[in-house]
Amino acid sequence: MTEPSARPTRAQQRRQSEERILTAARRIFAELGYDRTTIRAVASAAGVDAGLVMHYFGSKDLLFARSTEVPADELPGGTSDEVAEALLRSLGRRLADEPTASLAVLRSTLTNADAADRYRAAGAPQLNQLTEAIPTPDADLRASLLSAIVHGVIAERYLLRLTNLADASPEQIIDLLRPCFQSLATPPPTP
Amino acid sequence: MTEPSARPTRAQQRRQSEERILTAARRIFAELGYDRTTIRAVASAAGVDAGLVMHYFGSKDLLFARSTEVPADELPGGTSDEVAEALLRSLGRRLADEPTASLAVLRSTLTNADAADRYRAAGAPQLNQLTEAIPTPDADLRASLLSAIVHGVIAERYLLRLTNLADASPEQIIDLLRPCFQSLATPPPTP
DNA sequence: GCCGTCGGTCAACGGCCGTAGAATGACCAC
DNA sequence: GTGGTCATTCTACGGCCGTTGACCGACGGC
Repeated sequence: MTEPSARPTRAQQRRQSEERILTAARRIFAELGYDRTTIRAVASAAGVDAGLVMHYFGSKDLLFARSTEVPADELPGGTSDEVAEALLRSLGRRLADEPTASLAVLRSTLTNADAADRYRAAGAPQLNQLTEAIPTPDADLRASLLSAIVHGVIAERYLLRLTNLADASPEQIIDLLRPCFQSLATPPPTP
Repeated sequence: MTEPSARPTRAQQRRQSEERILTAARRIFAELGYDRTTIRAVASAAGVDAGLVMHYFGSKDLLFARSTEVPADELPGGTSDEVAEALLRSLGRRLADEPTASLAVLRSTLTNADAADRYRAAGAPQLNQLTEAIPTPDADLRASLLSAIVHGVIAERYLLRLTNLADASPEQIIDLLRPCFQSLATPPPTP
């Protein structure tokens, strides 16, 4: 009698609603940024009442925090060349999918101080890994520049929508960027 | 008798007030972005009433547009190497001064569609110049990537405030970026 | 010297937003 | 079956914001 799709249990229903709200929130935060996004709009997009969003997530800030939790993209260690290549692949991946979640973070990071803090914290491990793989005294600066390039390309493609960048294929982009990344990741040839 | 600083004429006073408002607006837009900036805050920072801001600029949008008018940084033509070097110098300059105006644009570009349009339009000539100097079929994409890197570095330094990047000297940054820029600006060596 | 012009202020309105809290009604443990 | 739990909604409040229009008072052309 208990058909699998018969009627969801209460817990299931709650999880379902939370998920719908989070999905809607991610989309709208990504489109509009933190400030222009309203709880009412998120609730309406999720087909629920604004009060429910408050009930589940406590506040707009907390909803935003939950919406923009990003599982850090693991970067395997290795030589500087390998890490550069891994970073390129990671960029390629982020250019290939529709980066809704990533966009919400990026867009809001630039207007919301808390978001910036969380983003910095979330990116720190990856940045450290990068730093450790680069065998120069200025490794930390080099790693930061690599990170800046990655973010710059993503921002320019999806936020500014520079047409050349928005239309190019991920492969083309990472191929052009490869020498760039290598020059930053590997020490200058000292003959 | 007409001491130069005796009493400003009416036109002078108006220009002075407009300038104070614009200066305050640029600073606050840069700090807070478009949405979080209120006309009242700008007016208060400029020592005038909010109504006056409306009176002079018509609306918040128009005030923003006037605040973020940026004289395009002229990029001299030349060989791809020369243009790459010129772009590096331009970046160095933007890293050296406190880039209030530039920041207001950048920060707001990422949340305000109109600002993005204007920014794209304002950057187009520079981008074209860059494209024409690069002697490859994919020159436009290369130029866009260069632009993305410039913006990425500025954003990461001033918006995200990645400490490594925020503390580094402009010279150090552009030295590290030089091979990067060259690899994008010049065609791959085809032996 | 008079009066229109104009820089500047003030108070107010309508709207939207985040948030709180009461109300409702279906589910589930006992 | 009964009572409580819980998902969900409804209504409302207080605040801030962009914008308006009336108002004031000093300047400057005539």
